[in-house]
Order: sequence, then structure tokens, then C-alpha cells
Amino acid sequence: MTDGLRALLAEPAPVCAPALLGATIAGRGVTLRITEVEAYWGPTDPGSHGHRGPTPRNRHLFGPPGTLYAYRSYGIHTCVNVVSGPEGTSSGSLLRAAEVVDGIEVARARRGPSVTDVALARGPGNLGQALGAVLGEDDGTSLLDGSGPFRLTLAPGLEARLTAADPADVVAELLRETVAGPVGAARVRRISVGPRTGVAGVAGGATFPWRSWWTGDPTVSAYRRHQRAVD
DNA sequence: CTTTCGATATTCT
DNA sequence: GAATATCGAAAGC
Repeated sequence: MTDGLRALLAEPAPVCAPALLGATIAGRGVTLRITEVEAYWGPTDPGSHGHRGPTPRNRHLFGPPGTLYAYRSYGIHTCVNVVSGPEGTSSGSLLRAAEVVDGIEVARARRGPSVTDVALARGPGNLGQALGAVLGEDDGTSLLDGSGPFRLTLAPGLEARLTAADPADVVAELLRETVAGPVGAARVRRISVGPRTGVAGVAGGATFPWRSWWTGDPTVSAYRRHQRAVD
């Protein structure tokens, strides 16, 4: 693994998550470029699986940075998080959408022949299926050292920035480019930030605007408020 | 277009 | 028993 990635993953999920946009996760015959993420920070976040402490399901969310945390959603779907921050705290970035950049035939075989390319890994359950994630085998494996089925690689250009400056400052710059748009470079992907999908009550809405995505990217999932969301 | 509902593991009330 | 970091099909407008 690289020092830049190590420095980024030392940060809690709300800092780390936006910098995972453009990173790739590769393994089981496919490579995905991440286009949408949500941060979950247990110590202050009622929406986090880890907010009330470790359980058999969520224990790897407390693991060392670079751990993969997989969980069963609604009893059916397998969703994938990148664990970051200090070991012993629950901090994860949920991978919500991605572009399939390699192994598109493999992804389509898993998702079905009628699914369009941009929808192959759109939504966290679909992303997990396109990856071929297996809950029992993959939960708790490393995304960094090659000992697990998947490997995480930073977006091009971020490695140098993350080793030259404080990662929190680099992420703040990335988000500033969100508001101002491309500064001088030929073409910079803009990042949008908003409330998390499917999270109800105070944990949703404006309290924790911890969903981030590539503005206008066709692989990003549609926002849906939770059924029982409160004002 | 929007809303409803079934599938169902894990956790909390 | 109810809610949940979801998805897709079916039904209603």
C-alpha cells in the first residue's frame, strides 16, 4: 500500500469518504471506480451500525484502517464499507455506486443480461453483487495488503497530494473545488455533498450531510428519502 | 409518473 | 413485534 492511502485511511470516515471518489476496488474479476459514498461515524452518529457498540455483525467496523466491512442489508443484499480512522472506533465509508472499468462481462453475468452498463454497480446492494462480495468470506478482510479478495487503490493524483499535506486539508480543498468548480486545471470532477439516502430521523437530513458523489455521473444512485423520515 | 409491497438477517423494544 | 445504510416488480394515478 502507499503512504498517501495510509494517511487518508487514518482519518475518520466523514473526512475520508469524499477522497474515496475515483478510487478503485479490484478483485474477483472486476474493477470498480467509486462514484458515490456515505460516511458513518459511530461515536456521534445514531445512523451508524456501530453507534451502540460492537455486535457479532458489526465488529469489523471497529477494525484497523483498510478493513472491508460487509453486512447483510434488509436480510438480502450484501453491502461493502471501507473502514478508516483509529482502530477501536466504528468508522466506515459505505460504497454506494461505482463505474465498472474492468470485467464488465463478469459484472453483467452477476447482475443479469438486461442491466445497462451504468446501472451494474448503482446502489450499494447492486455494487456488492457486481463485486461478487461474499459476506462470510470477505467481511473483515484487508483491502490493502493483498491477503483478501479485493484491493483498494487511490484515484490518480491524490497520492502526491496526500503525502505532501494533511489529508484533512486535502479533502477540504477537494470540497472547496465542489463549490467553486474547476480552478485552473483542464477538467476536474466536481463533488456534490448532501444527506444520506435511507437514513431517518436526526441521523438523516442536514444533521449529517455525509453522502458525497461525483456531480452528474450517470452511475450515481437516485436519492430516496426514508419512508418514515421526520422533519 | 408515484406508491406499495415482498423478500428477510440482525438488532432493538 | 418493529425497524432497517435496499431493490425491483406490480399497481395506481
